[in-house]
Amino acid sequence: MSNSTPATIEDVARIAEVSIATVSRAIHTPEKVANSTRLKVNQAIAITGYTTNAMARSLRLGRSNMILVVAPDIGDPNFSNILVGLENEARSHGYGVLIGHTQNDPQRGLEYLKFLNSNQAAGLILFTGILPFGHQAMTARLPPSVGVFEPVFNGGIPYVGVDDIEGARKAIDLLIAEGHRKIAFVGDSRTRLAHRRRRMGYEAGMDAAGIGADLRIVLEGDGTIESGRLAVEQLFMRDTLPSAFMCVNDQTAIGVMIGLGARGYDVPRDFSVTGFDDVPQAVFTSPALTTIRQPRTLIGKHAMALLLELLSDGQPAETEILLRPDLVVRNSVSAPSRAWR
Amino acid sequence: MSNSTPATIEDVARIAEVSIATVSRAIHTPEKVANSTRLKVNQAIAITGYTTNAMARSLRLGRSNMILVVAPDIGDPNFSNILVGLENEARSHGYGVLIGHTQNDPQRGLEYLKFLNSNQAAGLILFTGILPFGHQAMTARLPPSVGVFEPVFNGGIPYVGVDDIEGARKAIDLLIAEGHRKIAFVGDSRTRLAHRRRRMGYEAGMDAAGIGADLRIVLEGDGTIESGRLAVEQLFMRDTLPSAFMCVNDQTAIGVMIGLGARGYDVPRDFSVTGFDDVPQAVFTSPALTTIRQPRTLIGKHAMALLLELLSDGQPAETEILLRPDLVVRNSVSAPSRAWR
DNA sequence: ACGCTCTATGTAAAGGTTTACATATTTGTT
DNA sequence: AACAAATATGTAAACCTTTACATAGAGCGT
Repeated sequence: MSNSTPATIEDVARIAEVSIATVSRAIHTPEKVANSTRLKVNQAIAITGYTTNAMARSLRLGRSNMILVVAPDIGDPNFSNILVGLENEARSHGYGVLIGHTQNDPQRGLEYLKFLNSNQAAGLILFTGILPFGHQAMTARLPPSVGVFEPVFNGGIPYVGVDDIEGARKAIDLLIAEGHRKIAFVGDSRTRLAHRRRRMGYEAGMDAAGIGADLRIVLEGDGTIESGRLAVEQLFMRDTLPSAFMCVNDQTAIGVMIGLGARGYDVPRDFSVTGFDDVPQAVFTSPALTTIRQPRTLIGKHAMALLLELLSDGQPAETEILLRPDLVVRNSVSAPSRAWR
Repeated sequence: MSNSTPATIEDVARIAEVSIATVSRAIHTPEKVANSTRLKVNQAIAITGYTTNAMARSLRLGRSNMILVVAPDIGDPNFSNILVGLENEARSHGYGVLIGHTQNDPQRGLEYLKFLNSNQAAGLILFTGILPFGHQAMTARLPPSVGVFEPVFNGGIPYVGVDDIEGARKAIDLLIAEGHRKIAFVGDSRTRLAHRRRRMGYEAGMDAAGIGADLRIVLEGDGTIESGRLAVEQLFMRDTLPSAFMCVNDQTAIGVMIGLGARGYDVPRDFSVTGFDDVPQAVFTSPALTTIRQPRTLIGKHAMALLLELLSDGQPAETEILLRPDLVVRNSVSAPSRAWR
């Protein structure tokens, strides 16, 4: 039972008194096997504790049962819930999930490319909008792939994301509805589509409310807590303060609140702040952050479903799936302070 | 070059005008191949873009080049840095890392057991102290394994962790040095050795300072932010307040600070708080949390090194590696307020 | 010039699986 | 009752690699 060497299909065949072909069929295409035989095989499998040797199977089939997920940083608070969605969907279709993270290091990216080339993954889920593999990727044979959050640069790869423009609209509309007019947007200057789209949502909302360029302030950070804090400092230097900050993501918003707190201001009494993403900490900031929720588990589920479709059909049903982000109202937004009214 | 089907060792052999055996040797044992031949082979490899088919190699060798890492929750802020250490070490020895998370679901654990049984991983890194596989694991053939943070229940598996007792001592000693006497320990009642050891450190520190049982308060939570908040509430109910809270981990400490803040108290003026782990957020709480740092990347590095040793030697050099945790002083600790002096 | 050792290379088997094809058995049709 | 068709099973090849063993050639001491 707990032998030193694992049972093979031959062991099962011997005990069930059939050929190995029949065992294989009993497992994968049971309808092609007589009931009585299937029973014998199942018993033999139970006795031996047989599990298919995945290496041999993948070798024979020419493809593995693993999906590679590459993210720039798996510590990203956005990541883990998406992964849950990805994994559940994959597992329920007999696939396993392999996680890689590049830390934005091209060298690491290359290692994953080699990994893919050695046929160890049947498909690829890419978190970065940019293929992390440098230009080699252009010529390389990539397996069926799906992007998460944004399209992959060389096109042809479908992706699943969130409607960032709509999400940003929900944030800006809330601020405007509360009575804010002079609203700063603290952005992320890295070239990610999601960030640009959030900015577009901001502009569109301001447009719709008829708020002119003179009341708009746009600051570019890099999406970190520190860059949020810095944005606030800049504004105090320039002495052109808005009554509200709409931030490109929660990290930035946290930084903004820290910066405001350090200067002795109270959120939301003195300034309102919104984030984007609804990372787990957003509940625990003080005040709790009003933000836009990404349906993370759902994103993962859809991305994997799309990939599995690709793996079986070869053709993507859709090339873009945008999910609806929701406004989560907590305590970082209120009407502007009297100074503004 | 970017053909539809990847190059095999035979393609290389044909172009280099040698046998496939020579190609294999040129790759894995170059010293056994004549210089001129090696050159030809390398050129052929460059031309074809050949990469070893990992499935075939693993099948032939009887072991894969992947290490499975199983954690209860990869979203745990402690996890990602350890993973960096694990990955770097593995990669530099030609191994890849596969990540699994069980979410404490026995069903998931079983899936990973099946995965291991199908020979898809050469080794196992286990984050939970308890084998997540239920009792089947007792009889199952597990590959060489290493635990992280604490020993695996059925013994015989070496592990890498941190000296929790020493770490806890550093926290409690700091509080005592600041002048605190009545110090509450907010623990985690789940049966993890690390938690028990932190409590032991607390008791040892109180003993060493000659502080009697009447000044000790021990509360059991479950390591979450919410349980920290609840602990504070309980204390206010009972009306037996300490001047400082030593928390079993950072999450709990954050909860304690939130609870204290909600009641209008200031940390560290009214109460001091310490955490354990130094999770990334600890810098951004207000006040920034004084805590005990786990050398996470190092833990990962050591754990993987130990596993690789196991894989080659078969014998563990050591069965327990405990790293030294460091005190990180930030702003959540000060001398007790006047009421206590 | 002979035989011995050493080095470089080739041949072929093995690893566990899936599946096309061949064969044997059963069922159904007339 | 005979034959065709359908069903069930077996045989053997293929997937790609590594490596034990065989072989051939070179170098060297006598």
